Order: sequence, then C-alpha cells, then structure tokens
Amino acid sequence: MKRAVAVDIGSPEGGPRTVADAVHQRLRADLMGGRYSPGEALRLEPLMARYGCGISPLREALNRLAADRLVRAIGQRGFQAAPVTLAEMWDVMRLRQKLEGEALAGSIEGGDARWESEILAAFHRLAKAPPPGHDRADPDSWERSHRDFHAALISACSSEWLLHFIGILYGHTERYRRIRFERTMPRKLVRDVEAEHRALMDAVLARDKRRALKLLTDHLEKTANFIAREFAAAEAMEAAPRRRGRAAA
Amino acid sequence: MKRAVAVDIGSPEGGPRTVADAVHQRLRADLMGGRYSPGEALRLEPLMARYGCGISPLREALNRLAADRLVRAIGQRGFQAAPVTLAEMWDVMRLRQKLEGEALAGSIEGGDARWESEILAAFHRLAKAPPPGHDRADPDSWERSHRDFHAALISACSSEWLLHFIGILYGHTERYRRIRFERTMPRKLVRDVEAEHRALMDAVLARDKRRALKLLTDHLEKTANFIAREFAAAEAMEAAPRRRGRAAA
DNA sequence: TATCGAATTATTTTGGAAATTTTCTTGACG
DNA sequence: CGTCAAGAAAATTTCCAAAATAATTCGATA
Repeated sequence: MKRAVAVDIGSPEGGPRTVADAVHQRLRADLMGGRYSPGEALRLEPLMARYGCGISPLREALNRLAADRLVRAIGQRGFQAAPVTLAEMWDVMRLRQKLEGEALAGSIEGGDARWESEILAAFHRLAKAPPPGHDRADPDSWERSHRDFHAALISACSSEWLLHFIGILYGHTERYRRIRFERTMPRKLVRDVEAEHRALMDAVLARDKRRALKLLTDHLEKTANFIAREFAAAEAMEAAPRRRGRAAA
Repeated sequence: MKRAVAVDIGSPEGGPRTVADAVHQRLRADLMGGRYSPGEALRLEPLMARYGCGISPLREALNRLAADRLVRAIGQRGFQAAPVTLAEMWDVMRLRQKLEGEALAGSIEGGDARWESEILAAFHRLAKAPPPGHDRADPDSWERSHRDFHAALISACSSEWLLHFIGILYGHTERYRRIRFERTMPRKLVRDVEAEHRALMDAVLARDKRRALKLLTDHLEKTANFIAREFAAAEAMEAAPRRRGRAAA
C-alpha cells in the first residue's frame, strides 16, 4: 500500500515519513494520472475526506505541488488543478527535448556498465508491463515502468539539477498525455512506442550520441503531436455542442 | 513595508494576499541573502517569532521553499537551510549558462523595441543603484536591480517554463554569492561587473547573438570562479583552527 | 570510565475551531 | 429588465493545543 515513488521531498529512504509526504505523493500521482480536470477547484473538505487526513498536511502537500506548478494557488481563493493549454504543452515538450537531450548526451559520455545494465533492465520491465489501462489492480504500472525507462537513460548524467528539472517536466507531459488519452491507447500505438524505445536504447548502448539524440527528439515530438491532435479533437467536442444547446453535465 | 517582489506563487497582482505568501517572500529573501547558514536548522518557534506568524503559514512557506530546494525538509525532523557544496555551485552555474544562453538566444531573435527599452532602463537603474551593502535602509537594492537587469535581457524569450527554471537557479547562485561574499564586494569588482554588463547589453542590443552568448557565459563563469575562490578560503578558515584548538563560537 | 536504557524534555506534526475573505442570494431601485 | 447593495452562506486561511516523534538527560551497570 505504501508504494515508494521517487520524489524529491521528504522521504530520503523508503516510504513516506509523514502524512503530508504520503498525501503529496498520492495527490501528485492523481494529478499526473489525469484524475482531476484542468482548472478544477481542489476544495479542501472533499480532499480531506478523499485522502483521509486533516487540513494541515493537505495544505502542505498542495503548497509543494503549487511550487512545481501541478496546482495553482490563488491566494484566499484556494487551489485548482493546473490549467492546460496547447501552447504550454508545446513549451514543456520543447524544453524537455532540449534538457533531456542534454542529459542524454552527458549520460552517454559518462555512463558505465552499471548504467547500461539498468537501461536494459528497465527496458525489459517496460516490455513486459501490461499496456496502459490493462492492469486493474495497479492502473499506473505501465506508466511507472515507462518513467523508469526514460529515467534510466539519462541517469548517468552528472547534473543533479538538470535531472530535477527534467523530472518536473516529465510529470507535466505525463499529465497532458493522460488527460487527453484517458485510458484508450490503441494497441498499434503501444507497439510503435515500444519499437521507438528499442531503437533509442540500441543507439544509446552503442554510444551513438547523434543517433540517440535524434531518436529521443523524434520520440518526444511524436508524443507531442499525438497530444496536440487529441487536444484539437477535445476542443472541437467542447465547442460544437455549445452552439446548438447545452453540453451534458 | 509590503514590497512587491516578483514571485511565482500566490500574488498574481500586487502585494502578497496571505500571510503565507508574505512569509514565503521574506524567508526566500533571507535565504537568498545568506542570512541563514547552510545546513542551519530552521526551528519553528524562533521563525514564528521572527516573522510574527503562527505555525501554519510558516510551514506552508517552508514547504514551498523545500520544493525549489532552498530549504531541506527532513520528515519528522523539521527543516534546514539548504546545504552548499562547491560541486552543486558548479552544477547550478553550468546549468544556468546553458539555460540562460538558450533564453538569451530566443530573446534576441524575438525581442521587440519594448524589450530593448526595458533592457536599457534596467541597466540604467543598476548603474545608479548604490553598490552592494551600501544602502542601509534597503540592503538588497543593488541585488534587486541586478536581478531585474538579467531578467530583462531574457524576458523576450518565449518559453515560460525556461524562465521559471532560470529564476530558480538564479536564486541559488545569488545565495551562493552572498553566503561567500557577505557584504564585502571590492569597488574594483563592482566596476568590472558593470563593464561586463554594459558589454553584454551592447551585444544584445546589436543583436549579435554569438558575442552576447559568449559574454554571458564568461560573465557567469567569472562569477562562479569568484565564488569558488571564496569557497576554498572559507574551507581553509574552517579547517585550520580545528587542528590547533576550538574555533570561536 | 564508557555504555546502555529508561524517563524526561524538546520539537515536529496534525486535527479542529475561530477568524477572515470570498461567493452567492435576495430584494430594492432606476 | 438590469444593476447594485446588503445580508447570508460557503470556503479559505490562520491560530492553537493535543498527539506523535525525536533528542537528551541521568543513573545504573559492567
């Protein structure tokens, strides 16, 4: 139950050491999982009920999340799930391309045998993981493996701060993806993604920096394009019924 | 008294809207100003007295600061001012070189006349500001002008997220500088820095991207070298007395 | 004299209630 | 019919005290 998600704050060793840590992790996972709509008001009483805690640790968790922009704090008007815009999605993804490219280059330069083996292991776990939304007991298992794979690729980068920022951006792109795709990722797409991951891993392990960077950039670009497409579709869905009448509640 | 410092969280318009916002700003300024030693325990009761508030807004402020790593939260053991290491200083500065270079390039490409004028204005305010530590009434005035100048240079960059990260890194380098330099910056150094700023501004306004990037990188590199030198000196001061006896409290 | 452990003290963390602010409702007025 | 203001309701923010956890003291023991 107390799954140890890698997080910057609080839990230096294993599980969360305080209620605020635990709520922070769960809330972060729920935000990233798209379980709150963008802009949705995060009212305190319902959240206290949902996460089974008092007001203080809840507010502390929300404040941490506000600092890395997964929630917005409005000052006397509470918190809301961060809004999403197509422009911001591109901003985040473009920056991820640059930063993750930088980190991957550094990783390829400095990585040792252990780093290589962990990439292989992470890839294997990802390949064996049930596709997104197919594990009812643990709905985020594929997502976790996916995150671990991308983290393994750049883990030999020497810049702690660069990895920190990449982690924040990753959380946001993950949220964009899951808000738009919900739980429906076509089988074919899963296979395509796996092929991209394999090609990327091969290039990295071959220490072919140029090719690896190209593959990583393309991989992220493709993801961004998928999200953008869904974005346009969702906006069309929302805009159209408004002209004819009232959208369903 | 309620000075409006530009901050990400909370105050969308003018001053802070909650006491948590106010405490967050003051605490952040004090951390960046080197008024807490690295690693120093930030106990709650003294801080409540110092900032004249209850426990809740104080903890919320500390949690926000923990998220961008100006304080460390240890879980059942409270908060402490972030530790400093030479390695991290270089990590932060190297990353700042890359990110701020990226932002400056984008700014030069996309900047308009208003952007140019604001650089000029910020440079002028910086040139007229009393040197660091010379304004007793407002000890941070030079620092604020300095921050504004650097912010103006890259303000035409289109990536909101890039500017956000740069702001965080800037806060850390500023802290490193002020922890080591205290309030003693030699007159000659002030003049050198001003000359660097002017050259940088000239290159930027001439839209000479290559030269501007070079000047910016060198400027930051020089700052890092100064800090590193002071770092070594401070470590020598700390290490030496320990062998002979006990250092003064 | 050093070490271990129980009791004491200090500190952090948490839940709840009071105070403050915002938001909604209602009714009067132009 | 729309606008505005005053009052009521709802929500956030804050203070505070109880609970939980960590640190310290002190004495007994080897």
